Amino acid sequence: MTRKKIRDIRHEEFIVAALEATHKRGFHAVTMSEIAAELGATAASINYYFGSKDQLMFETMRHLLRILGVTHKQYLDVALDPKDRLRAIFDAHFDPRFFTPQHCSFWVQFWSAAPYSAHLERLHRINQSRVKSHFRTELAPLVPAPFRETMRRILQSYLDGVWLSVAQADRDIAPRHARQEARALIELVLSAEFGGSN
Amino acid sequence: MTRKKIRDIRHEEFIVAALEATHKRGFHAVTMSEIAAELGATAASINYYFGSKDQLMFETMRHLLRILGVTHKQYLDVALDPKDRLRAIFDAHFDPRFFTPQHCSFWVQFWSAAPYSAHLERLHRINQSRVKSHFRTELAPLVPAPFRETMRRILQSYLDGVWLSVAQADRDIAPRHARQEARALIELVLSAEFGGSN
DNA sequence: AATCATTTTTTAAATATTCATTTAATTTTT
DNA sequence: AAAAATTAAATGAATATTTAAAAAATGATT
Repeated sequence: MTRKKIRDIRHEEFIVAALEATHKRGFHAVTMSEIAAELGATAASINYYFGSKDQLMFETMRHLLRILGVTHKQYLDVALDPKDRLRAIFDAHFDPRFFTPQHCSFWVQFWSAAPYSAHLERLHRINQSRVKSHFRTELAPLVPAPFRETMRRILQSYLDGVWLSVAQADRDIAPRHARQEARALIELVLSAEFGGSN
Repeated sequence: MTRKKIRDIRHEEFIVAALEATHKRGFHAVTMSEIAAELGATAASINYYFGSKDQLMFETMRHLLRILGVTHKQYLDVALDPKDRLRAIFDAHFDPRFFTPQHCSFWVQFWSAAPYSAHLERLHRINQSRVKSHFRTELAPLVPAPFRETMRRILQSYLDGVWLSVAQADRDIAPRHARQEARALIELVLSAEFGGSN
């Protein structure tokens, strides 16, 4: 019975619209009017709710970060052991909701824009650290310390690289397939000669 | 004694200037004047030589693609066997000339811009195919067919992911270290249970 | 239910800024 | 003198943001 305030409704609507319009036209090229047009609204109303275009893009990105974090946590909660939790990181990133050209391309554009905006960069750093620390935690019991950072970087670079490739793919790629390949990589990493509980 | 024509000199200069200015300000944000200012020149001269800003950015990207291709070929020519040639792909991408925040960030911005420009997209596709086919060729004698594409995608995603991380790093990352880690991954991939000549 | 005042939401139009590009003239090179 | 290279200034288009007014929702009072 939570009667949503109109302010919250609009917030959500405009964020979805920003995602959609940005995917069509690109992070920088997209105009306020184009975003508003997705809803049959007008550019001025974006400023009414968000203050500026930059703010809207920032909030949109923050939204993506948040749902990624939540999703990750959900997968993590049902994972039983470290290896399972390692898989959970990939499963979250490759969740059908995120594993679309639309989301991934927004993400790539975020990567490309972040170094030039203090606000975006901060978001980016926060997320990056979050993922990094999860990887470290899960790898700790599985990979001896001397190899651990190398393995983490391999996994994390791979993770980003896959999103990159999805952003550039014309057709959709099956999340299931991506998850499967991620598992193959995890197996490889854990079966290296330094051994592991396998 | 090759007296270079002034046209070619300017071409090169402006491309270098575009790389530098773009790194400072971002692919879309950078202005003609800022690029020209790198050389103490004026925006109008860019149009005199390139016709438009888009053309300049296109030529700049084409330049990067070309030297990457040439470098790759050089490494390839001294490689002795398939595994060595696999390493050569990484060695080329991780050559000190490319493995800098400056180059990698231009690259990331290229990735992000390509889907919205027919010309850039074409460049991107060409390069992507080139790298893909090299990977396939070198993996063919090393990995059985059923696993080959998975392994190729793992390596190629990793390759892109590493560049991405360099683009976002504040400090320089040692090419030597990156190459070393790439070799570790190659070893992993080739030592998978399907076996290989090791 | 109906009215009216108040607040919230929305918009159309005005503003102002920022550039890429063009043009016409100037400087430099050949 | 002719051609090539360069520039300063003009042009014009795009677009984020502001402003002031209109429309819609809200809610208290009959």
